[in-house]
Amino acid sequence: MPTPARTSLPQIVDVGRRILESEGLEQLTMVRVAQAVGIRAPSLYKHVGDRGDLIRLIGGDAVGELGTRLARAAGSGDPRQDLQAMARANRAFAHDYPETYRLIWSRLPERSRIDAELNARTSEPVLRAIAALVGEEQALMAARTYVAWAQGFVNMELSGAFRLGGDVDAAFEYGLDLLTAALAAGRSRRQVSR
Amino acid sequence: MPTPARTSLPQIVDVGRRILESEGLEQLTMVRVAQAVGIRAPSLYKHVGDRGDLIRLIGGDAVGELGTRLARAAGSGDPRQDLQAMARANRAFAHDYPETYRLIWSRLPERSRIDAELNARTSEPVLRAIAALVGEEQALMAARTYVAWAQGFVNMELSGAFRLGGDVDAAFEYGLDLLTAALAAGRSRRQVSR
DNA sequence: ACCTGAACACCGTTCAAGT
DNA sequence: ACCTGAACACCGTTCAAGT
Repeated sequence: MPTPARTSLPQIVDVGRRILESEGLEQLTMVRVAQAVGIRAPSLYKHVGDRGDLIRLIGGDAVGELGTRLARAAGSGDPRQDLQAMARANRAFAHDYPETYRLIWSRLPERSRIDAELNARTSEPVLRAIAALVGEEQALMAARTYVAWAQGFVNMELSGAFRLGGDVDAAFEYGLDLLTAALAAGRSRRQVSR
Repeated sequence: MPTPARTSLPQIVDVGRRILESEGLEQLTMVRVAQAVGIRAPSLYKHVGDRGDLIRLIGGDAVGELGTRLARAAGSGDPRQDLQAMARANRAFAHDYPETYRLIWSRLPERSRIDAELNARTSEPVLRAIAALVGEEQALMAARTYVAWAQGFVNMELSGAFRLGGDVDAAFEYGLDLLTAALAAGRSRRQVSR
């Protein structure tokens, strides 16, 4: 006689992500998640392959939310403004969910197969805005430059690497201005040379 | 009657770093390190506070080596050339020791974090080259922009985030050119406006 | 001084047995 | 179908006892 499920995969992922954020990745144990969800650890394996699988699912959930935020930020029509809005949205997401953000960027390879499509969808608005700014041929290299900076800045910030004082917000805006201006200038230069 | 030590802290750190690189952070267990060094796990605690302490020591060792490489790369006297050489040296270090590089930049529990003093010493050659390029007042913000990109690019590369094809080496050089040119141009603009 | 085995408190995971 | 307790193989860490 089948017993009704006391939980569900979405609930497990949701609760797991909450534990990750409030207690850290180390505390995201099978026992801890099971307890928070009202079952015993072995029962978790009816919903999830193993702990790595659960972590991957949480990462996918977060990437999806980040993608939604980025797409929503890119609403202006002006590629330069969109790029700045997306960089700020990315940083805001990292400030809202620091542990989750760190997970997204540190566990990418294990997740890649399953989330390849999701990841492509997430990076799509960035690529489109970049392409509008620098042209199709340079778009990929330019996007990698922009994303590397945006992710690297926030990663350093979360890692506590900015220890020499100074205004971190100002440094972010400084870098953002520098990059978007340089990318836009690269476009102009190329157009002039034609 | 005292028994002679069968190992030493430097050897433990060295062997530990080798295990980290060849087998990954998860496999860097006290049992594994003890075995590789010829003692039992409990004896490790005569040399090291705990596992977090060992990880911090390994990270410090790596940061020291990275700092040496960066300082050695900045030998030309031309700040722009020095900055490019340091970015390439940073990337080369990451390719030589990917696991160790990730450890350096991932936030760790407080006790595992790299010594602040050591970190400042490592970033000193970068700050000096940047200051020569953009002036003292902008140096810190400019350095944060440059380092965020350099670290972020390599981090994405190591995480397998560059999945849309294209030439990653070319993207690195593209970003490096864009950034150094933009930083140098910022200096010029400020000078002109005086 | 340093090293050891024994012991403890965990954790991920499997599995046969329950409903 | 899902849940459970028991069990196993680990791991970090402590500690009294060895040399």
